[in-house]
Amino acid sequence: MTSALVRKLECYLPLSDVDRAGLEALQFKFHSIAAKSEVEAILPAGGAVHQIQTGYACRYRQLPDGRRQISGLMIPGDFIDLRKFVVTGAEHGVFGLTELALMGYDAASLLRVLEARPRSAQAVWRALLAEESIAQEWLVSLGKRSALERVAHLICELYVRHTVMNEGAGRTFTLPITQREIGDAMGLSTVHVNRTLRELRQRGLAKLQSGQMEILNFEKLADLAMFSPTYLQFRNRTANRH
Amino acid sequence: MTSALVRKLECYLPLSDVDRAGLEALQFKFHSIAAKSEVEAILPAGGAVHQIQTGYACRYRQLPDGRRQISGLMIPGDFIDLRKFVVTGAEHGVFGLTELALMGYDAASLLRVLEARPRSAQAVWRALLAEESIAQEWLVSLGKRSALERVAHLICELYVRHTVMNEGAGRTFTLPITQREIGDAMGLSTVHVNRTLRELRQRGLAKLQSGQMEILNFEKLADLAMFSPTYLQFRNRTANRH
DNA sequence: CGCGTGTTTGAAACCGCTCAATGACTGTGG
DNA sequence: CCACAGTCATTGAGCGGTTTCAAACACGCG
Repeated sequence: MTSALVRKLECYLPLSDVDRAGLEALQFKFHSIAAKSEVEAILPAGGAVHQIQTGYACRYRQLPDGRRQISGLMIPGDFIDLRKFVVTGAEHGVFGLTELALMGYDAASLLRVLEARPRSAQAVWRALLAEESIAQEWLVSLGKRSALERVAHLICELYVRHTVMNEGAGRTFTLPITQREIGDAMGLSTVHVNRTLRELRQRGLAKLQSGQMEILNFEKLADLAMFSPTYLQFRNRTANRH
Repeated sequence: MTSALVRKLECYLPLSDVDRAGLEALQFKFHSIAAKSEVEAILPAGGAVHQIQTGYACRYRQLPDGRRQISGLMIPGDFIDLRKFVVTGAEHGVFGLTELALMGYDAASLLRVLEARPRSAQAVWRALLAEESIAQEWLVSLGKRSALERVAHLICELYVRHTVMNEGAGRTFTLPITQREIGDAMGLSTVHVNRTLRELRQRGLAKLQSGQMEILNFEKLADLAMFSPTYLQFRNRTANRH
């Protein structure tokens, strides 16, 4: 059975057996973090890269007057602090949407592996780039897409990300997120998120119910959102075929 | 006289004489590009990193239905394709707002210098990180700031960036950008950008006239925008003291 | 049971958009 | 030199998408 680390990286770049072996030899520590809590405050500061085993988290920034902007959603398999591994430019916090089970890789050991295996290093770069690329796409959403398009686009994004990590698990996936959090991510009020989700449901496109997102018609949903999965940087485009 | 490359990188990290010498020994080619044109279409593809000597440009993404989202503004001294130097994940175009004079550094030669001088390499990372960090801040603006706050914040950002690159050239700086372009960047209609600029003028905060932005009251402007320059990653915080 | 959290819906207000028209400026061709 | 077209800035009027305020409802939990 391949490790979560290898599984994640191979979403971006196929690895050789030697690459895989190097990564799988890495030790890691488990961390368990209660739901709705500040992740950074609990984790040992620096020196490690953490990957989500189970649970959901978000990156966010808080304005001085209390407004909160969520700038990224992290699902199982994602790294939550890859950026800090590269440079120490914090600026944002990480918040657990659910209870989290994390795997923490020692940064120094990881670095050694990456220096020995350039292809593994490239895969990590890709993973980081994909994050930035998603943020870029959110920028487009917030700037140019309507509420309906924004939420539809977010659903498409998460659907593809789930599908790629889980190798196509059907048209329903776990999404334990409140409407308030969707609003904080997409720049909408909670109330309007509610109405928007209702509209998507009534149009027969997607349905969110008790933490489960059901895709009713991916083609129409992607069409409405002007969603094109290439920006996610996945090498494997199976998710592209709805 | 120090080269533009060194001057830019030293905004992020102080360099040693050896670092500087290595960078200044780099050859570069000049490129001149007409105003209002697609930069990528003209530049020799790949293999080079370009820095703006004079002129202004923007990074943007176009949606299939024609809507355009500007995701970054580049001013003299900035690199326009640093990201592509790291990974080939295009997705966005570069557009010259004015006529551009570019310096093109050969990517392979630059890479050699950076491998020999880790501190220079780190400065380049910082420059790239700063770009991402600005995009992140725009995400916050688009998601959570009002039109007035957004435009005010953009003005603060550009003011500080100008000040740092030009070592504090006073409270007026060149900003040859149309109101339509401000709108495409901040997710506002042209008409509303106009009204917003009028409001800022009437409040005695900032004034944009024939391509010159004049800061009338930086403190109040920054306060309105909830602007805090740390995200720009500059080591030199003189711009912080208004 | 009562409480807290999250969802749902209605009504009214508002911010920002669209449509439309005018004026200022610039470059172009006659 | 003037007429013309094109781009950009400016302003008014009206519409509409989204927000805010408010209240009810559903659900899980101690």
